[in-house]
Amino acid sequence: MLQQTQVKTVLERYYFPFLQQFPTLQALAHASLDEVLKMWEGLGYYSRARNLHKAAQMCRTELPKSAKELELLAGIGTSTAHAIASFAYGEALPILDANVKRILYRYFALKEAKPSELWSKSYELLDASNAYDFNQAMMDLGAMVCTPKNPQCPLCPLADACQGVGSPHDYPTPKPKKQKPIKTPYILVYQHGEKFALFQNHKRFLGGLWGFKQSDSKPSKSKKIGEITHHYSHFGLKCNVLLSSDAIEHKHWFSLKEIEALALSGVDKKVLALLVV
DNA sequence: AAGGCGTGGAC
DNA sequence: TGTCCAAGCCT
Repeated sequence: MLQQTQVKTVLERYYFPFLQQFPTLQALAHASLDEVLKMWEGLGYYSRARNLHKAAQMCRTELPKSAKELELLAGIGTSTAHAIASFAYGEALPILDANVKRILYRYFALKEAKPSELWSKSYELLDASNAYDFNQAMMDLGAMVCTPKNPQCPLCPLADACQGVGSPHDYPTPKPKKQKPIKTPYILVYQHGEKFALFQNHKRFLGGLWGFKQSDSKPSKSKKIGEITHHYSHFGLKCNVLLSSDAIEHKHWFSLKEIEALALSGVDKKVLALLVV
């Protein structure tokens, strides 16, 4: 859950409800993907949920206890494997999250660096006699002192040895930001009496989540009921929402009450809000 | 090996 | 208001 997501968000809204619903690895493994995604709804990066579900099934009974084996599980890369191994099982391995990366870039005055170089520096700094505290301290330092904006160099315990002290914003060299494309499909809400047609995504994008139909072409008979704007990580959405009573051939129709049980993306949540008003 | 992959906090 | 960015991983 914490991959690319702030601790505050996870702790306040997702961690405890998820553990209550799936108290054990077995419970998670035996749950349906729909159930897992429902508990993940709104957290984003849903491949994490799909991978976590898969990882639970790969584990069978028990979580592996070495970083080497942990890394074989779906959705667990080097940093997460090292985090689990150092925090839970006492292995002397460094992590490489956004906080640590930022510290390394500044501490070693790196304009740019490949992941392998950052890992090398990370091992170089690691206090192997206490990896738990070291890793925790690095993340805390990055979160509280060596921050992206307004870093507090005068307060930093590493200031003496840091090669980037005083000019932290020089490291790394910022990458040119390319602007996100804006897509403008129509969102089509098919209504049949009290029921609505929803579709489950079968590709990687929002995979497994349910949502209303999107189409690049406008159906002849439909009524505009609103507009939706949304910003994903790699593109924007700006679309008209159309209500249609066309008798389409479709297997999955749901009442508003039944839709509550489905996992929907942020966009489809916004569409749903238009229907409830 | 860049780019895909969500959402909301913080400013 | 827009912009940056977060306990990264996968392809």
